[in-house]
Parts: sequence; structure tokens; C-alpha cells
Amino acid sequence: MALFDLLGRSWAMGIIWNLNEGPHNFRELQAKCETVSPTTLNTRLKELKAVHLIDRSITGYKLTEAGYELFTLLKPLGAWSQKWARKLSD
Amino acid sequence: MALFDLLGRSWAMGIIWNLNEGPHNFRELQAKCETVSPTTLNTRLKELKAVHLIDRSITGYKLTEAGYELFTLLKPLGAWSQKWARKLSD
DNA sequence: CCTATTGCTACTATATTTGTAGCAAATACT
DNA sequence: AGTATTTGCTACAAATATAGTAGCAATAGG
Repeated sequence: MALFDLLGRSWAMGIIWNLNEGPHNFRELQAKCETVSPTTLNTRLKELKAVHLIDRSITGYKLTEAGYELFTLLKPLGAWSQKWARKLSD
Repeated sequence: MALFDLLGRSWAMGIIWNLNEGPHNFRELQAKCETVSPTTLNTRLKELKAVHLIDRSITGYKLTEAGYELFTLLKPLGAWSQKWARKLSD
């Protein structure tokens, strides 16, 4: 359940989700995660790096292989949430 | 991404995970989520109820059909996290 | 009745996140 | 080389979220 603890922090899943599109540098990520503060973004990036879900290359922050695996598990949640959002608006 | 915002709050995923085992009342849930405060637990339960992921019957809080669907999507994360935890301890 | 259990609320203390500003290093431009 | 721009981040205060403890009102059981 340590995973849920990690992902259950603000922007953790958002960062992984956005990095799937490809490497992004700090300010790009900040723009993608519209309301994230630089403080939190930096904290979260450190945490995700520490457990090797992301790393940093010359092109910016990007998912590791493990990070990408995790993304593929998160992806269905994104799809499901759209169906769910439609149901909610009844 | 509203889903990630909701699940990215403390104990949201933990509650869904635990409710999968069957209905639980307030104090049972509190015991399962060892370090959750009653304040947070109650807040989270209200939020999950508001979006119809859980509801409350005579037997206690339980997953709705949508809540159960979501659990089935979360389940692979639990399995994957064990593999991941082993890799980390190298 | 009396007692125990249950679902919370109240309250304070601590931790997390935001929002804004800006600095130091790297890069691009002239 | 010298200047301007971009980039990654840190500092700090204010706002928000969470924890931790206590206990109360309502229900259930004996």
C-alpha cells in the first residue's frame, strides 16, 4: 500500500500522466499541471525520482521503464473516468 | 483528470480498497486505515458518497457498482506494486 | 433503566500545498 | 565578449488539509 500512499499525494498521478506524452522540463510540467506550485512540483519530482519512476535526461524529466508500466495501469482509469463523469451529470 | 484529483487525496484509494472486502462501518474502516483521523475519514466518505462511488446501507459503507468497477481498475496497481517494491530493494 | 457501541463533531497541533517573488546557472543572441 | 532570455529551482508567508485526542448524541442490547 506504499504505492497508494505515494500516488495519493497531490499531482503525483498528474505528473506521471503528463510525462507519458514525452519528456518535459520543469516549466513545461508546471504549465501542464496548471495549479501546481513550484515547491510541490519539485518535491514530487524528487520523490518519484527516488523510487525510480521517473528520471532526468538532457531532454527533461521522463518516465523510466517502471514509470511507463505504471502509466499503462493508470491509463484505464483515465478512460473509465470519462464514462463515470457522464453518468454523474444526471 | 477530476478523478485523479479525487483519488489523489489521503486515504481515498485506501477506502475503496478496503471496502472491496465487503461493507464496513465507520469504526471498522478507521481500524483498517490505521492512521486515518476521524475528521479525514468522514470528509473522504462524504466526498466518495457525493460522487456515488460508495453509499451507506444498513450493513455499513459499501462500494456502489461504479465503485466496484473502479476497484477492479485499481487492483492491478496493487499487484504491480509488489513487483516494484521488490525491485526497489536492490 | 443501564451499559456499550457507533458515528460522528470540536478543537488544537502539525504537515502539506499554494502563490508570489526572485536568484543563479545555463543557453541563445549580437 | 556582452547582453538578454530561459530554465530550474529556492525562500517565504498565507491558506488548506490532516492528525490526534476527547467526548457527545443516538442507537442497540441486556
